[in-house]
Amino acid sequence: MREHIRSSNMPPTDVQALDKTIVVRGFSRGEKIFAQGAVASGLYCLRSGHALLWHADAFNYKTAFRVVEPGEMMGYRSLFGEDPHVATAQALTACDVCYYPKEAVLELIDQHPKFARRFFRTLARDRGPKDALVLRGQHIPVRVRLVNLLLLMLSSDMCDRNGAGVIQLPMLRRDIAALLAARPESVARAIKELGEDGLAVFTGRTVAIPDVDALYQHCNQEQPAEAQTAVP
Amino acid sequence: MREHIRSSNMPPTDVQALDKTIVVRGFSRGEKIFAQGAVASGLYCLRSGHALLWHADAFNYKTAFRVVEPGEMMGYRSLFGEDPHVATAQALTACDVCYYPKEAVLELIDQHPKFARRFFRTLARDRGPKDALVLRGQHIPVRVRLVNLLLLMLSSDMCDRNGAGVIQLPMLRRDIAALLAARPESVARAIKELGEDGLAVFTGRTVAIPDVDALYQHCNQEQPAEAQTAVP
DNA sequence: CGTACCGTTGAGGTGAGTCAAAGTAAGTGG
DNA sequence: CCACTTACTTTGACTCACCTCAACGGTACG
Repeated sequence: MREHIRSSNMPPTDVQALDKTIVVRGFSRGEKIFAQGAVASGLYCLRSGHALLWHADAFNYKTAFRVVEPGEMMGYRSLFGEDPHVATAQALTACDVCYYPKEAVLELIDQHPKFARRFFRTLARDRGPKDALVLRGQHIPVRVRLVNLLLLMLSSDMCDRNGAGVIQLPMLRRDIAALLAARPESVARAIKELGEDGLAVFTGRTVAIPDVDALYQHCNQEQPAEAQTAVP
Repeated sequence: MREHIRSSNMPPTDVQALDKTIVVRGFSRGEKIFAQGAVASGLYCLRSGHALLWHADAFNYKTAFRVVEPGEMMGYRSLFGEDPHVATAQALTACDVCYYPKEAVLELIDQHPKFARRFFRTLARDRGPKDALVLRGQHIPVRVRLVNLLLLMLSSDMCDRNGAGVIQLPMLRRDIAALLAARPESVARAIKELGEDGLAVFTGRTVAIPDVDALYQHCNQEQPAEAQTAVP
C-alpha cells in the first residue's frame, strides 16, 4: 500500500488526508480480521504478522487460498466488487492491521490515474497462476502440492548460497491442509515422506531444505505421462 | 463492454475514437483466440458464440475455468496485470470477437473514473465464489459438480414456469470434464446417473431438466456430515 | 464405405478421505 | 515448578470415488 502511494506521485496533502482516516488495530492468533459474508467497508493492509484468507462453500467446506504477508493488502476484491466479502481473513500469528475506509480509497483512485493503475495491477495479478497450481491441484498428489507451497513460501524467505534453505512456517498443519485442499492427516503423511526422502525436514514449524533444486526437480518428475483434459 | 461505455457517461467523441480502433474477427470452432503465454496486447469482447478459458499447469494438465458468453470480456486480467496471458481462450462454437487495443482502453480508463470503476468491478468479481464451487470441487463428487455447472448455465438460459428447463450446451463432454477438473469418462458416468435419477436427461448437447428445484436440493443433500478444514 | 473423432461402458488399481486412537506440545492454575 | 487440561499432530486400518487403460458403439464427413 505504501508502495502504491509512493509510486503514484500523489501530492503530500492527499497522502496526509488519507493517513488521517487510517485505523490501526492489533489482532491475536485466530482472531478474524473480517468475515465472509460481511459487507466490505474498507481496505485492509497487513503491517506485521501473517494472515490467512479462506473461503467456505455451500457445504461449509473451507479452502484457504492465500497467505497474506506483511505489507500486503486484503479485502480489495470485495471492496471494488461492491459485494460482501467472499472470504474470511484470520490472523495466523499476532498481527497489526491498517484499515483504510472505503470512501477515502475510492476518492484517491478516482483522482489519481497512476494510483488506480497500481490497483488494477494488484487486482489482476491476484490469484494468478502462482497460486493456481497449488490450489486446484487435485490431479497433483498432495506431496507435490506441499512441495509447491514450500517453494512459494521460500521465495519470500531466506535461502543461502549452497542451495539450502530454511522456512519458518507461520501456520499450523491444519492451515497447510486448508491451503492444499487436503486433510491434516494427508499432510502429515506427505511431510513424513518428504523427510524420509531427505527433500525437506520438518521440525515443528521449521522446515529445513537441504537442496532447493532437488525440490524443483521433484515437482517435475512426478508428472504422470501425458495429461490432456481440454480441447487440443 | 458496451454496457460499461454506456454507463460511464463518456462524451460521444471518445466513444467514436474507441470504435475506430476496434478490430472484429470471426473464429471457427476450436480456434484459439489468444494463447497462454502470449503477451497481452488488448482486450477481447465476445460478440456472438461461446468461448472457453483454460489454463495449463506445469504438467500440461489443462483445467478450464470459465465459459465466456456473448457480450462478456476476456483477457482483461493479463492486460492490467502487465503479464502474459495466463490462460488460453478457445472458440467452443463459431464466434465473433471484438478486439480493443491496449492503449485505447488504458487511455479511456485514465480519463474516465466512472469507466475505470466499472472495470474494477468486473475484475474484482471475476473468479468469485460463483465459479469457485464448481472448480475447486475435489471434495465434492463429480456428479454434484456437474449439477452446479448445469445450474450456472441455466441462469443465463431459459427456464419455464413449471420449474422445468432446457439447456443447449455449447461444449463437448471433454470440455465439461475440463471445467469440472474431471475426466470425460467420469462425466459420462455422472450424466448416466443423473438420467437414471430423472434429475437431468442428456440428449447429445441438449439437457432437459424436469425440476430445477430438485436439482438444487440434490446439491445440498449430498453434504457429507460436518466438514472442517480451516481454523475454527 | 472408410476414417476420424466423440461418447459410453467395463474392469482394475490407488491416492486420499474417514474414523479412531495414541502421542506430543502448549497453555493454565494451584 | 509440576499436575492438569486442551489443542494439535501423527499413525494405522479401512473404504471409496475417481483415474487409468482398453474396448466398443455412434455419428459426422470426406
